[in-house]
Amino acid sequence: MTETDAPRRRSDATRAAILAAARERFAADGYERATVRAIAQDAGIDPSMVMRYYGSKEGLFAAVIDVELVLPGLAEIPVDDVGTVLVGHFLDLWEHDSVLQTLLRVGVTNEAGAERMRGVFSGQILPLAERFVVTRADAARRAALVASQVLGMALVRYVLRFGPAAQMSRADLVAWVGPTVQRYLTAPEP
Amino acid sequence: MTETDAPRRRSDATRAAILAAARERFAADGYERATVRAIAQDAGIDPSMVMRYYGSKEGLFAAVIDVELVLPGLAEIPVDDVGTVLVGHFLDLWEHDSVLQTLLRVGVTNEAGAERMRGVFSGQILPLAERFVVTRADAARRAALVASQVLGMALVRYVLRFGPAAQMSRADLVAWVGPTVQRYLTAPEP
DNA sequence: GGTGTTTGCCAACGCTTGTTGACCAACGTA
DNA sequence: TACGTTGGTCAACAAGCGTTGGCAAACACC
Repeated sequence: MTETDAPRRRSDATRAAILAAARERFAADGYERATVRAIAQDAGIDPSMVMRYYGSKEGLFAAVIDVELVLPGLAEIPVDDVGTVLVGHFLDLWEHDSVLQTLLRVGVTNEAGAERMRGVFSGQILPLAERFVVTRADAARRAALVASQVLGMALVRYVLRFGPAAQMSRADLVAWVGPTVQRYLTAPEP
Repeated sequence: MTETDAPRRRSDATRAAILAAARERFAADGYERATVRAIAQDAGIDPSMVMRYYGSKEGLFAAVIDVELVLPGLAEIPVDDVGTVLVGHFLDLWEHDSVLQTLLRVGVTNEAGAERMRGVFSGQILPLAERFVVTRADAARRAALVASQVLGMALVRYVLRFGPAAQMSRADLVAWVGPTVQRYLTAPEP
C-alpha cells in the first residue's frame, strides 16, 4: 500500500516531516481543525510545500491514512483465547500507532475517513469472524459486534477520555472486554 | 435545564426554527462543518438572527446540547433484565432524539461536546452502576464498560454506518448486546 | 395616531482557510 | 564554469467563515 522503492530524492526528509506532522494533527484535531498552515509550521516548512508534495489537503489526508493496518495473525493462538488476545492487540495498536486515532476522529464527520474505517473493518475483523462461523451473514453480524465493543472501548478511553475508562489497567480491560469479544465470535446465536 | 415559563415573544417561532435547524446540522455534520450560514438558511432566516438570539455559534451549540437527557427509570424492572432493557432504551433514545448523535459527532473533536458527554455518563450510567456494586471505584469501572459497549454500538450503527451493524434488527441487537451490559453490571469482578 | 420597541434583512467587516505563481538558492551534470 | 532541475520561501489570491451595525417594516401601547 505504501511506496517502497522509489528513487531517493533530496526532499524525502521534508516529505516525511510533513507526513509526521499531519499524522499528529489529524489524530489530535480531526480533519477540519487540522489546518495546512499548522501542519506546515509543525514540520518547519512553508504551507505551499504541502501542496507541492501532496497536491491538496485531501491528498495529504489520503497519504496519512494510506498505511498497512494489520492485526497480528491470530491463526496459531488457542481458540479459547481469541477474545483476550484480540483485545490486547487492539490496545497495542491504538497506543503505538496514531492512524486508528486519526480514523476515528476524522471518520465521525468525514466520509473518506468513515470509508477507510469500514475498509479496516472489512479487511481485518470480518475475515477473523468468518473463521468461526459458517454463514457469511452471521460472520458479518459478529464482526460488527466485535467492532462495536472494540471501537467503543477506544472511544471512551482515548478520545472522550472518560476518567474510569482511561484509568483502568490494561489487564483489567483485557479481563473484562476479552470475554465479550470471545462471546461475540464463538457463542451460538442467541 | 431548559427555560420553561418565559414571557412569550413574537420571535419564539424563529428561535425554535433556528434551534431545530441547528440540531440537525450539528448532528449530521459536527461542529466545524455546521456553519451558521447553513443553519440560518435551513431555518429560513438571516444569519444575523442567530447571533441576535444566541449570541454566538458557541452559544447556539450550548443551547442545542442543553436538554434533559434521561434514561427511563430502571428501578422497577427485574434485575436480570437490566441489560436488555437498558440497550433497548438506548436504541430508542438514539433514534428519536438527535442530541446523542450531536454529542458523539461533536465530542470527538470538541472539548465542550466531550465534557457534556462525560456529564451524561456521570449523571445517567454511573448512578445506575452504583446500584449493583458496593465500592465506588468498581461502579465507575463497570459504568465505563457499559458506556464503551453502548456508545460503540451507536458509533458503528449510526455514525460510521458499518453495513452489518446498520442492518441488524433491533431484536438481534438487544439479544446480543443486552447480555454484555448485564454482565458488566452484575457479574463478579474477573 | 404617534411613539418606542421588537423583528427581520442587508451589506459589510476582519479574519482564516486552501491554494497558486513568481522568484531565489542549492544542487547535479556536462 | 555554465545550465537545467530540484527544494524552498514569499506574497498574494478567492472564497468562506463568524460577526457587527444600520435601517425598514411590523407591532404594542398611550
